[in-house]
Amino acid sequence: MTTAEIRVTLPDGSERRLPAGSTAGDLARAIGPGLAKAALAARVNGEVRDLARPLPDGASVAILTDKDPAALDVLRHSSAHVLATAVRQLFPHAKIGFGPAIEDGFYYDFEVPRPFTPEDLQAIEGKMAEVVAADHPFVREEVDRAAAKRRFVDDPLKLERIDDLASDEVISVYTDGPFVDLCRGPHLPGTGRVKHFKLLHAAGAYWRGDERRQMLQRIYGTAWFTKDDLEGYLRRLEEAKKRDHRLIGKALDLYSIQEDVGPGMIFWHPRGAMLNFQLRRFIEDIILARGYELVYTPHVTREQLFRRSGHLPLYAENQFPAMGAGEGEAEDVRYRVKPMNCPMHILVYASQQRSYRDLPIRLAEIANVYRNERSGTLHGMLRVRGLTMDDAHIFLREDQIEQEIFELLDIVELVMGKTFGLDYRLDLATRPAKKLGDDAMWDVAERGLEQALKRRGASYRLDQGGGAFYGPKIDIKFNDAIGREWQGATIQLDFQLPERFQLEYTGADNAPHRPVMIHRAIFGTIERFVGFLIEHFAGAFPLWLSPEQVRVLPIADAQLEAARGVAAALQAAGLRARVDERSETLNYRVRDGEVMKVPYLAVVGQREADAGTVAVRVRGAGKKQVVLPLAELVERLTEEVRTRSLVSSV
RNA sequence: GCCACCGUAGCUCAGUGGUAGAGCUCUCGAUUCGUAAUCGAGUGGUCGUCGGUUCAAAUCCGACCGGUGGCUCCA
Repeated sequence: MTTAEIRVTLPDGSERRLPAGSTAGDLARAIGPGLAKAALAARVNGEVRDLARPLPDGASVAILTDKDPAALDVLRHSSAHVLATAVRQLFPHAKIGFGPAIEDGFYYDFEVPRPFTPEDLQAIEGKMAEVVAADHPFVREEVDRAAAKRRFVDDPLKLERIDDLASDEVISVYTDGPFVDLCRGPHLPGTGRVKHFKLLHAAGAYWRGDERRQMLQRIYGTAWFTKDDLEGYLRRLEEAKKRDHRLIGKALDLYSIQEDVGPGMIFWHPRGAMLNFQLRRFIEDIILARGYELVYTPHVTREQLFRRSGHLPLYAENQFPAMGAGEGEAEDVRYRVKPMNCPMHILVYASQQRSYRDLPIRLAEIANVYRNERSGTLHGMLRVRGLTMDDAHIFLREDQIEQEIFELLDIVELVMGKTFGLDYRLDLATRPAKKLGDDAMWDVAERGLEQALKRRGASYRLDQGGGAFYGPKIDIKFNDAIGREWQGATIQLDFQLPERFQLEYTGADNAPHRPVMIHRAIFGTIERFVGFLIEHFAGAFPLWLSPEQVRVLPIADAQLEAARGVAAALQAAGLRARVDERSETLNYRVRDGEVMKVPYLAVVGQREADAGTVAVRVRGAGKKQVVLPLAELVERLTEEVRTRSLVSSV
């Protein structure tokens, strides 16, 4: 039998015949010179591969150009190799780790005697340009294990990786000019295709992400197909910096962190405190209307409570150390600040006998808890040690799980989607390998979560094995305006704590039963949520949230009394308004109001004072003002607040 | 916690071995102004802390505290 020809199917469904042994690159050339020039890689039977690899007979093949998102990953991975090529030339003794493509860029890990300096990065970037100019082809070879080990005899990290490869795995190495790497690929045809890149920063990173292993030096970079894309990306990074809640938080006097008190502890200044207060009111109104009951519980407890809950051995690392026994107390009575509220709420549940008719019982508390987070993880308001959870624990029967989750998802949508207009994603995290409780229980729980998600028509990502050891959960993640992902709300089922605390309710059969418990937070924590909102709105909060809603500006002192009257009328309607009485020019005061992101500046000159109107300047709208009778302004703004509108009503 | 970098007035920053600076903020005075910074004057810092080197340290070295970017961990 001769196999002089192979047939492949193109994305448009057409078939092409090629000589046996033809590569994807050959196919591109056969189709046309334009495509041959633009071709970067190929998708063969769904898998992205090098152009230089021979095509199997009967394959469906798509030639990838820079228009294809998958090609970006190939570019970035190849950029990582270019980086390593350059580093090896400048630092011949650098041991190489991993160098993958990541979102928006790539990195490569090196083991070097001393960390890279900013000057090193510059030199490396220069050397990379030479590697690109040389346009070394990326050459793939498949080798056996022994050959691979010989190739990387001087690279212990690669040797370790080889040892971890499954016995049936194909081992491939890629060469570009002087550099050889153990790598699955795929790559661009040559280093010359890496044109628009920039090294961003260097940082330490544990080998294989394991903090017990040595720390490697990681270099991060970004790479794009066009100059515009690269510049656009760098511009976005700059924009992101301007939205940083730590900068805006300072500029708008929202909060501070004081070294005297300690890292990760938020001081809510009056303006920030108003955001906090409004969010509390908002969420409390919502949950009180949905059958929740508020509780308040102590911040400090005998240590034994967390021993019983099982937290202490596991969670001690994240708890502040115990406080000693008080005067006259037994030596062994030690106290802990609480890092979470669940055991407290459980004690409220357990304080009396419960009937199946009472369930679900929903105990909510917006509570401050303290967690001794590792110092390196702290980050503005987004990661703190003193945190305010909008916490609740729901005690319910197994048959109520689906409906309760359904209602929780409804609250999430009401808050995140309807009120703030946020895009968020749902992750369903299922049973991990190390788990407590029998499979039947997990089946019920996971099915309940899944059914609820389906019933809501919500799209969600399955995080197989990502659940907590005590139960599956739904995590709500959202992207901020600049694309970073955060975890906010979380809905966790728990079979463990009811067990440990021997919780019971009396069923219709007059026998004791064990309830299931749901831990849930909608904002997650007020700190993180406010930090996120600051960045999302870049400090320009919707009216209902704005710490200062209206600033009244008399044009001159002659209108001071009229301005005070306007402010008083607004205040009487429940709006947060004040008069800027400073003896500064109008320009100065307008600028200050804009800089402070006050939604409305109500200018009162003689014309307005005489007519009983105000000239309203809308935040961000520039000179374009709207003159309204005072009563109408009050009406519009109170309505804007009532509806929690995201757009101006003026 | 680990790696690197950073820490000067309330804020943003200049000052690299020889007597601590600017702008803004704040206070006072003048100005009373029609939509993004009016003019003048003044207050304000043992240069993160402690120790070391030096005739001399904001500047060089060390430790600690705090911050930034990553890693690990996580709401």
